[in-house]
Amino acid sequence: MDALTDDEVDALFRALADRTRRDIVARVIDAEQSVSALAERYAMSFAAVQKHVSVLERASLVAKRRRGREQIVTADLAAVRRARAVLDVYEQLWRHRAAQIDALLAEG
Amino acid sequence: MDALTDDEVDALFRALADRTRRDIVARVIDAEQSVSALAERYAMSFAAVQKHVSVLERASLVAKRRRGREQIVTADLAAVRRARAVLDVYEQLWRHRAAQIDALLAEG
DNA sequence: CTAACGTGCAACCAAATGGTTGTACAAATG
DNA sequence: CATTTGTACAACCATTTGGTTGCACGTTAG
Repeated sequence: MDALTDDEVDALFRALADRTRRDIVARVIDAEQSVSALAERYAMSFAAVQKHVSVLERASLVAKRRRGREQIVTADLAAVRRARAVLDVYEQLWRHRAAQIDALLAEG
Repeated sequence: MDALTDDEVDALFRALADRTRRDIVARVIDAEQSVSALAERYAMSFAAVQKHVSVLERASLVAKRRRGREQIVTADLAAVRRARAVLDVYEQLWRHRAAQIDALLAEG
């Protein structure tokens, strides 16, 4: 569980901060599919979807695998879990602070 | 647990997609503090930090409370948990797909 | 009262984002 | 072979983002 760099966390959350990209992630979790198959589902150009997939790829949320002339997009849930781990740190900080407050109250 | 709108999820993840804002969240979880106290910690203008706090506020990750001339920034962990819940949906989809594959294999 | 402090906000700027169209090329199809 | 399909990539554009400075205004301290 090597720590993520700030850049990697930036890329992760930025990739998740777009509804089209979140939808793409959901779709490829459900069933891996080509970029063009994905593009058919959205009211935007193929190139736009291609860019979204590229953003997801740089965030490691998806990977691409070539199959003939198609590029198959697959989900990588490890990145989702890394994002969750970042949020869990906040939860930990929260509990730590709560514990400190309790300690202070008990002491006083 | 009313469902979040796409806009709200967008705002949540976008707010988290910046290291300064993530650091601000961590700091105010540890101890609530004024905007100017926060601003002292960063190599940028007060106005810049003010804007970051504003982004976090619109994402409900923090709240501001006035104390005299100061504006005290406090963490709202509920938003962190909402973000986690979004990620959990992906995990659920993943398990659902895995279960489907298992069922297919068992059937065959 | 005067000065300093903390904030709010507007104007401005460079860079990134999310979209477009057009071109090029490799792979599959007829 | 010629055509269609799927992809890659560049150029371009409008909007958003992340920063700046400057100014106004209420609040606290001397």
